[in-house]
Amino acid sequence: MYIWVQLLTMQIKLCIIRKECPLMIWRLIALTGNELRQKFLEFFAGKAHLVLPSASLIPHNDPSLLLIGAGMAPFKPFFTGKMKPPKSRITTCQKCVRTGDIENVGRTARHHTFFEMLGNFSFGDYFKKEAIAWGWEFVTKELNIPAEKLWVTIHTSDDEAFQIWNEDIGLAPERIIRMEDNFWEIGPGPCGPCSEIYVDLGEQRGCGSPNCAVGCDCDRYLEIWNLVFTQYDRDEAGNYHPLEKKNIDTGAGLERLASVLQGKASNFETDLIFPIIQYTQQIAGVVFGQSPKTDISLKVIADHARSMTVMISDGILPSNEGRGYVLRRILRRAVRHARLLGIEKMFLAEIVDIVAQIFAQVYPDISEKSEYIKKVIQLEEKRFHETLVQGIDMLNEQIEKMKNNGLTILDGATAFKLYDTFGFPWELTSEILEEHEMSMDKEGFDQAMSLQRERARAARSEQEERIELPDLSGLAVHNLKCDEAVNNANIVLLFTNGDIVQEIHDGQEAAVIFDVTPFHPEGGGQVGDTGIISAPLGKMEVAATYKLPDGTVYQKGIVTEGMLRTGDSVTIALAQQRKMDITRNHTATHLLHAALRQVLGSHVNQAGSYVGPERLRFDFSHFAQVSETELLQIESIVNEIILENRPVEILEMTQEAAKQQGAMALFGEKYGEVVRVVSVQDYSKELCGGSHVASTAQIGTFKILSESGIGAGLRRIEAVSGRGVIELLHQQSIIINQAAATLKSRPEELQTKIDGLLGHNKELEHQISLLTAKIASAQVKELVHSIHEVKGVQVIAAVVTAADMDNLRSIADMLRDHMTCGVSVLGAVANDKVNLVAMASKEAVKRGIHAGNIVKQLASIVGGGGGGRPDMAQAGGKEPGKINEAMSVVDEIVAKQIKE
RNA sequence: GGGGGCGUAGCUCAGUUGGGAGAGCGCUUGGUUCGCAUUCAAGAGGUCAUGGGUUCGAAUCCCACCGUCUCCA
Repeated sequence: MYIWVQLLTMQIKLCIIRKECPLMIWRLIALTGNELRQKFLEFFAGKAHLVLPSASLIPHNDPSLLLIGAGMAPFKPFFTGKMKPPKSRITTCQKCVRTGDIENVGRTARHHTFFEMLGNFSFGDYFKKEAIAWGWEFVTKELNIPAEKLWVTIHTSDDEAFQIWNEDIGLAPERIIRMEDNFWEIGPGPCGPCSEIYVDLGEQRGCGSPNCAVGCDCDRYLEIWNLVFTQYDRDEAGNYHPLEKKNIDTGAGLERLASVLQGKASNFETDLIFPIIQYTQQIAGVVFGQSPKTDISLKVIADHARSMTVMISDGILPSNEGRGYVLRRILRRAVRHARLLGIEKMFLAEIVDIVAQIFAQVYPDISEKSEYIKKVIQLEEKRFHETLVQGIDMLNEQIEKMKNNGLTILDGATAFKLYDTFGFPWELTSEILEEHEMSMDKEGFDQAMSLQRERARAARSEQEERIELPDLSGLAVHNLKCDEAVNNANIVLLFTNGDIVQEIHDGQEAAVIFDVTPFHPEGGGQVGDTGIISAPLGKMEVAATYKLPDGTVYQKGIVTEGMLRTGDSVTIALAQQRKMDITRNHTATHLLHAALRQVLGSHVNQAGSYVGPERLRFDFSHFAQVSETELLQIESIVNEIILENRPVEILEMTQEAAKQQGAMALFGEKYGEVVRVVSVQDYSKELCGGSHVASTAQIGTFKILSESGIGAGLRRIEAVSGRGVIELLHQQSIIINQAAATLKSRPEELQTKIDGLLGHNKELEHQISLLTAKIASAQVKELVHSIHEVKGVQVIAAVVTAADMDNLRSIADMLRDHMTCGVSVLGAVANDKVNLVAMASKEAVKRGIHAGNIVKQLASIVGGGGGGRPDMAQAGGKEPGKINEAMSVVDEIVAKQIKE
């Protein structure tokens, strides 16, 4: 209680100092952002909701989403009713990133690229009645916002919601506003009407218009609560089908609620964001609230600092595509606004500490990874600086050109190219042009931009599709088990092309779900198991094994014999050797991961992996090439651990316990209370659901195949273990032995032998070039005698011996040097083709000789074509037999060319 | 997912309708000069990213692919 009072007085003081709106009388407690979040989750936990931690910003198993942008996004499969959630009531505070309105960030009180969404969800459990009642209870009782300040909206058609608000809650009808656009849907999928709670912040915050009411664009009425009643499933054709199990999806923006409770004019001034602004204004030497222009920049930086920090902590790296690009754009915008504030030095990285502090309670991993996050930001800041320098150079070039041509407006296409192709911010283009008293054709620029958008949209609309999965809600998922030891099972379900079937036949591709399965599904980079299923009446070859979002494992394959039926009792033969290879590679991957951190540093984080039977691939964050020595070191550490035969232990424990033990959790780890921890004694500890050997010696041995870069700050190592290494050794020794045999030497002498051969080869080449030069000059000596004059121009036309064009050219060159005003035309036969060269001295060109025209005519005789400059030309032909005929007409052609 | 730019010597890059692969810096050797900075000459170094195609002939034109930068979604 004492704390509340203290907070309250602090709040009042702050208000007085900042000369803000006086504390509204109805606000009895000012909660911090952290307290508000906590209160919300506890409230719904009290209503039997399962509290889950925020999912990673990277969508799990959902390729249609770039980033999580709503509280319900991680639960999409549960909303269709096709998958069972861990509990039918869930509540979360979800990290969200949205960039659709990025241009508005900083200009309004509540646009953000990053925000936290409070939500309570019902999957076929409670519906409108409870959702509305609880929302109202939380807002009015827990937050103590007086009912008379609240307004509510519902969808035009939603009489049910009206009745609940009016009769159950007791809200006056004039406070319940029906709105056409209170309907929530995104493409095909679950959707439905929604109902929102608005708070009236008072007249002084309004626009002053007599028509000002809920829904007005001004700041007076603020939406703080959105209840979505997902009761329909929209199909691709646009038809709405009532859902058998109706759902509730609530969204309440944490920052908004905080701004109301803390009596702030905007979300930016709440304790969730304001510390960043305070820090930045200090660095920039400006004061918040002094000018709209610097305020915008301060807000943009504060917002973007939060998004980039959280995004990077969730494992996203700046790149030129996908979510990496979203991050890059946010980061670069922040840099630009820092410059607008006059901050020249690299400062964004330092801001991470402030953000980490704000989120220390909820997302402690940000503090843990702060060094890594800073490094990523620094690198990107530097990279951006380079594109800016490059862009400025190009723009200056353009300006120079425009000055020379007396132009003052940079055309839209060029401005757009500067932006589109070279990433130069168009605002900067404008500013620099202004310094030269020039401007930019913004209209043309916008036009080019919308064309670009159009293209992308058109390409996108063609590819959207829904995953073809049957309705599995009838399945008792929790009864299905994975047990690697079994070899008998019963078929629970068969499906093909998204339809559940009772039997599948020879030649058919289908999927099988067992009551218990030894097949390990694809996941965590590990490929799924394969094998053969023998049913009483047929056989099926399993080509792949996958896992549904709820954990159910299914096998996909093709029926090779007879038929399989639901209910069949089958025997299963796993592809054992393959599975063992995968298992070795997987444990080896963990050893590699630990060795990488040991040798390169703790900034190494897994960014993805592939574990197959024949090799393994490990992607990780690191900022430089891994050197040869480092690779050797890593490799020998891994092999050392293998030789020490350390036991590998797999334990299931709570997430808390795993964290306490310091297990490395991968990015985007799934929620859930119980996790699987794989540890190699005293060496490595990771959360992992994959297959592992019992002790390291089973891996046999480990060998790195390659190390390469796969993007900014990302490296990839490919390696083999166990039989893969043996196979590799085998292959290599074959190669080496063959090479040695070919060179008639022993393997250890190969290098000296090759060096000797190369040296010898070089010597020979040298001799050849000497000889050809000799032959050439000998031919030249001979040919000089055949120089004759045509109308005062010296002419040589001859067939010589020359292995290639170069050779032929140098002979012609030498001949030309023997003439003051002359032309040499040479032909040679090489590789069954004719080569022709013509060269003319400067004097001869003056007299009208054109080497190009000479060879053109000659080439047509030998069945080819050619051309060149007046002083030098070459040609080729396919009929060697006619080479002499061609030479015989040279004099004639030359004679025609000479001007009298 | 869709557009655009770039990929040539160790580095930075030039290479004009397809017709002799270049410059600067760096490197090696030799000379010159000096207190040092120098400077001159010679030389080494290239699968013109890769693979196809068109052509008598491709760094150059066309197609595919890889890498990289960038914009849109």
